[in-house]
Amino acid sequence: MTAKEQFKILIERAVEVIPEDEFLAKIEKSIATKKPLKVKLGCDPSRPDLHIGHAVVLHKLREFQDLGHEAILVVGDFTAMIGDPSGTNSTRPQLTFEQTRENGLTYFEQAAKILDTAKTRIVYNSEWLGKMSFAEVIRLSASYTVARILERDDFSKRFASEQPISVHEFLYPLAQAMDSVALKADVELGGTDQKFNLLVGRDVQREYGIEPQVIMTMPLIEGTDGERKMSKSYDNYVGLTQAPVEMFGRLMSVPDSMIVKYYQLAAFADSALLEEVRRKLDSGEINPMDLKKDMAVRVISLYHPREAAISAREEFERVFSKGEEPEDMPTAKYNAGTKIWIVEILRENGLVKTGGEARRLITQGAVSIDGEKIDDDKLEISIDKRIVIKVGKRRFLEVIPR
RNA sequence: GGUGGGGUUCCCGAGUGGUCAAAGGGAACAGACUGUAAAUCUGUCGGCAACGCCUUCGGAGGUUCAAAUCCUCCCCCCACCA
Repeated sequence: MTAKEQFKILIERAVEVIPEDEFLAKIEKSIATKKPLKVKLGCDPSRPDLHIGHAVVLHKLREFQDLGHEAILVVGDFTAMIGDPSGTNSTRPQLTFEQTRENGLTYFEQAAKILDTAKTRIVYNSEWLGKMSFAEVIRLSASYTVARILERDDFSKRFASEQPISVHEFLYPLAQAMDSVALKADVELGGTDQKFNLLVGRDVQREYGIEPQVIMTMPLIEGTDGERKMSKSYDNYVGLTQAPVEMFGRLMSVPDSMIVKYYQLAAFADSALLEEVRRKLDSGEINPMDLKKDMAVRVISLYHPREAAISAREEFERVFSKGEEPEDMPTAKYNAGTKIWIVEILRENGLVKTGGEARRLITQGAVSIDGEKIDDDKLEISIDKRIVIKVGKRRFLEVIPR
């Protein structure tokens, strides 16, 4: 494959490639010298749960791998041990060495759903950052100025609004840049929110006499609420390791306005398919819900077998659209003839956390037995045949006499 | 080093002696509605076989018939000045 062809594939979906001409040159050189490009991606071991937002970047990394380049996952264990300074949640716990290793592995396992693990190099940045002397840290900090660090959006905002910024936060981008120096990275990938940090890497590499890396930023995907960026703390994420049915439900709750974006960034649809989706949406010839179902099946198929994705769809339609019983539900067995208080049975089987919740739900008409709503929170049921108890729309329990 | 402001129920945030299981918002859960687990509207939202009882307002003591509210000590955050 020619350099131009590679270039074209690799810049697809990227928001920015800085600078593009250097990128092309690096690819050409790589082909000429038969030396793969070192492509770096940092991962945060304090947040080991990956979602389809992370997948956007990981998928790009996979594309590099498929073209024969070297993927390097940098686990930021050293930086995580200091604690993350970036803003909102300062109470983030510092990790122990063991935790960083464990989380790094968890991260890797999940990333394995996308990456070619046999070809992925995984490194921990404590390997080099932990060995730096104070003199070296001073040298590193001398390579950048306060004014330039303040260019970063969140810093400048916080500075302007007189919010505190600790000195070690200034060192953060520099530490990340040091990773690029240590690895002699050719390309660093990241979300658009990483642009500043990635650029610092270029500058610092140059300072250390290393050919500067090219940076590539990938779009951030909005969460299932369609508004905020996807994040576990907003509970608007679709996790890579979630069960297909769970993923399907979450993907169905995405607003219609996000359908095309999800096709592109979550399902990695090619441009022909994207065009088709746009056309169908614009012409109104198809119910957007059907497109969303199709999108959801495509996304789930990336992480589970296709059959699982399809049965997730069927399950969803059965349970939520038609209100029927799901295929699998938790089962409780009681001795035949047992009399038991309804609140007790709900609590014992984990359908509710407390008796108060059970009473509330019953009063609100959320509990039904074999499809019939009950309203008496003192109800005793005698177990003499199989019954199905339903709480709300999604909690089911099958009760069987023994 | 000095001065001032704080730590409240899952989160944010009111509350300065009884009327406080504690306003309001968010999240969550439920109901209605719908093409969806979207949006919207409504309700619930510490625990308990429950018109009552028990536990909660950074921690430990104390004052009082009565404390989230007052006092003492301690822990932790934050801002401003230097």
